[in-house]
Amino acid sequence: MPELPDVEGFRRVLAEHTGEPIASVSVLDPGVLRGVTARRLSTSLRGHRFEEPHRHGKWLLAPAQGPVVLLHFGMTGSLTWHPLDDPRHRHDRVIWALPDGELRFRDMRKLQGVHLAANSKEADETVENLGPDALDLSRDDLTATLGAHRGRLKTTLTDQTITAGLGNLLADEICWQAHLNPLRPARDLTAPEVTTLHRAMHRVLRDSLKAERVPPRKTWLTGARDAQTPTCPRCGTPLESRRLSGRRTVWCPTCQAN
DNA sequence: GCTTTTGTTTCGGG
DNA sequence: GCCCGAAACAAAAG
Repeated sequence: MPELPDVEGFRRVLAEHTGEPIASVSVLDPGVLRGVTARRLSTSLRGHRFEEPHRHGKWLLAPAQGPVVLLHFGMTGSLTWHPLDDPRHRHDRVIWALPDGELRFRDMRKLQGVHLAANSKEADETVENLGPDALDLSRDDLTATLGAHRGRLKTTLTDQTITAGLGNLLADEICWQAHLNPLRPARDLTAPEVTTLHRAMHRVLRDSLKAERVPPRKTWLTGARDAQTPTCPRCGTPLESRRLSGRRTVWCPTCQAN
């Protein structure tokens, strides 16, 4: 699930548990470790306290008095808080035990995982290829960014090096709310269309942040796309669907003719 | 067996 | 260099 709003939710979980010493780090499945051994993860963090966490796009950066934990949740990851005696889930991969409970990185598919940077400079290097966070993207940024790319609108929106945080569901939802066809060349959008797109992006992000997910509302594309016979919540037209670079892309051929 | 899945990276082709 | 699709990573559901 994790796109920008989901990761923001995980950031809030972590933010509620800063300041307490890390009693232990348990790596239940080293298959999620990226560029760090279980031993180094543990020795670097034990006794340290998590500080205010930061999110950039789909990355969660958790400084811990020097070292920085970087989490990427792939398609199935999560970070949740549990009482110390909570039974383990089969997909719990790494557990940070604090005095009054534990933080768990749970991830079925292990497509991404847990990184450790020695300091904030090294952490920044890990995410330096990302574009600006989608929440920080001004309309002028968006105009410049779209104008510079010949590719399709949706592909451009989901390219993390262009802007960070938008995934498959968000991109489709934003295009739908903006009445724009996701297959259009990005650079062909007119100025008013970019304005509409920018407004739709912020509206979708704001509502999704509240829900800590892209809410599957009946009035949204996201709430309609998984029906057996999906129809547009606005006009009732059967939704169009195809694969775009391996991602399922859904749009309304009537509302999003252009 | 097969296909599908809300992410990212790499590779080959145009 | 840009853009695209396919494959790979991995696990589960239908």
